[in-house]
Amino acid sequence: MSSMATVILPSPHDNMTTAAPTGPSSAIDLLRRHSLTSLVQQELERRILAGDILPGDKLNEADVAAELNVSRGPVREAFRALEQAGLVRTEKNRGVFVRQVSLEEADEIYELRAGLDELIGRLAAERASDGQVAELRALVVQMQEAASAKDVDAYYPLNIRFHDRLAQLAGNGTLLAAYRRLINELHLYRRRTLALGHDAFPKSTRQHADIVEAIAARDATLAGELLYQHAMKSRSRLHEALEQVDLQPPPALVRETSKP
Amino acid sequence: MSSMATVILPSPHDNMTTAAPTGPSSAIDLLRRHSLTSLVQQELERRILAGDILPGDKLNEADVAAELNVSRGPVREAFRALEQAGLVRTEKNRGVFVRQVSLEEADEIYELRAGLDELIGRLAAERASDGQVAELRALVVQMQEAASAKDVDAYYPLNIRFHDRLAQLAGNGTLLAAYRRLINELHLYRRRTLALGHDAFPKSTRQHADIVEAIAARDATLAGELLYQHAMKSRSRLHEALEQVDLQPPPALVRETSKP
DNA sequence: TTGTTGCAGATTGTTGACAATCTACAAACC
DNA sequence: GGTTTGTAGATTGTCAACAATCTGCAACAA
Repeated sequence: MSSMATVILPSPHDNMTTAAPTGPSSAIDLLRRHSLTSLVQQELERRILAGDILPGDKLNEADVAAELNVSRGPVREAFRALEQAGLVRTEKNRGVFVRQVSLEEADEIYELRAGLDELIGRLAAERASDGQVAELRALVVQMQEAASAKDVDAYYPLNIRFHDRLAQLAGNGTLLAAYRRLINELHLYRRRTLALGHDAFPKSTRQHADIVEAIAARDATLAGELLYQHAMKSRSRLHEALEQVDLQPPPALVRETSKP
Repeated sequence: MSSMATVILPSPHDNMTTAAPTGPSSAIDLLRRHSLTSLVQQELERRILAGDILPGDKLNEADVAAELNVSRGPVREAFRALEQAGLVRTEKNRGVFVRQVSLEEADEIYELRAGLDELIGRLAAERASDGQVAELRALVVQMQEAASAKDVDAYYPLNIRFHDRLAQLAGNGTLLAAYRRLINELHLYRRRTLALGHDAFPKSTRQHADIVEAIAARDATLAGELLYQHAMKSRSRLHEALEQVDLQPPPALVRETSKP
């Protein structure tokens, strides 16, 4: 867990001082809402999604506790929440491992995500304001610029932002939470493929623009259909990328993992 | 928490003896997979979904631990998992409460569920075998008999079974898990309305038969549309039921709850 | 009578200790 | 040389104790 040696979780007192700009009631609120458990959970989730901890990696509770300067209890509690959130997997008496999402599972996730994306498109077409549509258009322009410049590091965050914003504009918090959960889970799969190269860079961002225009036109059926197809295309591209690298074992995945 | 005084969680040793029918490897398997934490979680989840513990009820960790004959640690861990599963809500320093799903949240859940139901219908039409379609037909017949007999206690479990089976036949485990989570959450809302009477009994089960026939005909679009409409009708019926009782406070909900 | 303060008890959050289990390695045996 | 057994150390699961926080009630002041 050498990757855990470089980041230190702020203590609750640190949070109190840095949260002060908006007044004492915010600091009180923060302390009211955050236990060590929730802070540990947030930090571990951040690291997992950032790729600082990789799928298959073992999370040693004593090490985590020592590094974050808490006792093992809150770490264990955080593990249970992360497990229920689908980010880690517990093997009794052996430890907790960052969850590995298999190809079959990723298939399912993509399929479900496409279904959610369809609903998102339909609802966003009905509910997004004109200002919000303009916001989407601006994001598409940024993505086009990043794609033209072949700027991978800029493109992917923009893509994530675009889709998350869309999900927000559907105006259904439960849908947004479900969608985000799927995206998090896909990170556990995509991290493996991204480590293998940048084969999934899109040829064009025309689809994004078409989606936004369907929403602007309040055409719910078209918006939903376009988003569904868009999500299914993402899935196909990942399959193709995996087929190309299946013939050589990935050298980056030799860390300690649980048995398959 | 008087409702918790009547049921005792079997100890791990008890499970070992009752799990013996299929041989020692099942007992070993069970011990390998179950910690006190997971057993406590399962038991609490069972009680919540069964309505033995009601939305808004406070779960006292010392009481739970005493009744289930474990220490507070595993109970706390189970609470964290249940919280992440959306079944309880934690207020720091005040305790854990069974989650109450508001009308607004229920609206969202129903809307999302309708979207999932549509996807389920489409996938089931593509993937269900002829034998599985026959199984659905049999369930519909049973539901029709219960409806004719006005047998509420028989009808609702059949209805739940029918829809869960449909979700299974979609052939996507991630979709099934997401669907079940929504159903569990709706229990937190429906328990309140069911306590107010049986106003939501369906007038007819013709919709279920139509859905199954669309699946039998492999008409994915129709099956999806019928299931979507079916789910949206469920939502409308619950709204109507709530409007009828809004004028009188429910006498059953005077137990200790958290402040709103 | 109303509002404020103090305090006891209950409860939650965290910690450290102990027991149980697993893993890796060395020694013994075939 | 290959297999089995035993053991030490690491790690996980649970428990009990302590500290912190909250709640309800009584006493006091205005």
